[in-house]
Amino acid sequence: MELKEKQRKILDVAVELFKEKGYMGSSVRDLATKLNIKAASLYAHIRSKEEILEWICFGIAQEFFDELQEVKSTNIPPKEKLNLFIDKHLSVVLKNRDVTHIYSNEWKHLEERLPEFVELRKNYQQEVEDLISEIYKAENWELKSPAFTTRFILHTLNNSYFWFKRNIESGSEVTDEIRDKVLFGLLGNHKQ
Amino acid sequence: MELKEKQRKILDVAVELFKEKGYMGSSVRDLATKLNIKAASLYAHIRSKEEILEWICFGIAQEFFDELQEVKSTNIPPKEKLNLFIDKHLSVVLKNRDVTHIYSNEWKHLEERLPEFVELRKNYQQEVEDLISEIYKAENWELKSPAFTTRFILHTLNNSYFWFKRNIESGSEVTDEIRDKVLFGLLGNHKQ
DNA sequence: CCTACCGATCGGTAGG
DNA sequence: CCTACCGATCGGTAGG
Repeated sequence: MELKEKQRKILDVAVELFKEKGYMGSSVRDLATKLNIKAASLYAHIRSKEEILEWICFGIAQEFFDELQEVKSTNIPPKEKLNLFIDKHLSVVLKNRDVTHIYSNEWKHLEERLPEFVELRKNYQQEVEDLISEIYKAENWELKSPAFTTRFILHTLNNSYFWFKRNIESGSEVTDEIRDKVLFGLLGNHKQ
Repeated sequence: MELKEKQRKILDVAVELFKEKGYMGSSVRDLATKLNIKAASLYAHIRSKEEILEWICFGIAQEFFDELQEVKSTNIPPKEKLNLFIDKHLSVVLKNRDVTHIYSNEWKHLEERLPEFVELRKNYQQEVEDLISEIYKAENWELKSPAFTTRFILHTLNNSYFWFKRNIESGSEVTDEIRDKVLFGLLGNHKQ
């Protein structure tokens, strides 16, 4: 998936548009207007509207995969591994807020490559679940429902940008606060 | 907002449809087909497609408000109040999964009553924030960012149905697991 | 509840 | 990159 310069520009503008109006609420005419061209001219650069959604969903999915491989191949104690995964995942999410939002909420409008996407995401969740299980096992923690816990972690991280207002500090302060909430919840800090 | 029997039926079928295809991805013809009538016949019961979305968004918003008032007017210790709020809110969410999903993700497609909805939700969040602040203060807990914490709680509760598979047990086991995660996070149980 | 129909807009193609 | 245009579908109305 190598994008040419113009395609990247289209992608960037589309991300903004899809975030604001949703994929189904955005027309190719809306997109073209934002790019100061006519709708028909878009088709010199894209096969279809859906292709842009594919760029978004599969692109960020790849980033999540790469980041996971890095974490898995690092040789550190299990508990630090959980921290590293959260930090790295959060970093990708916070650098790609709008893309992550579309990945999370608009994937169902993929058609041609929908089965492929669902399979990809299933594999990713399984790999994260393996990592989590491994960590819990090494730490001798009880893991009631690995799948449940995995979904909780991923969903919480993927939607963390939601808790901020418009003007967001991208600093590590934010990451710390989120990691704290995920790991220790509301009362964890106070040791109940 | 008193709905007639037929309107309730339309609402129920629309909730299913909007959940599956999204509001913008659902046509009034899709909806009519599911109801075994013609699209034009719908308009004997509804003013517009948007009105159905209004029923969904404002209806569940009202339930959230009612539940919050109940919690506020109950005379119990602060910590139990937090628990009660989580339980009650979760109970409304789990009884109205699809409606909550639409409320959370499709509200932006309201047009006529969009400003009213945004205002309503802002007020609700403020009231929850007041409750949280009061509880933290009474318990002498540190509350770094009340708004942040409030959004974390609401978002986590509103999306809790996400962590389950298709076949969901509606028992209190689920509620317990979620409250545990929200209050204590991943590691809270282990007291780190 | 239906048939018949409206103007507007949709994603996309042809041809330059 | 444009103009010109396509068939399909959109939300909705008229009139019964």
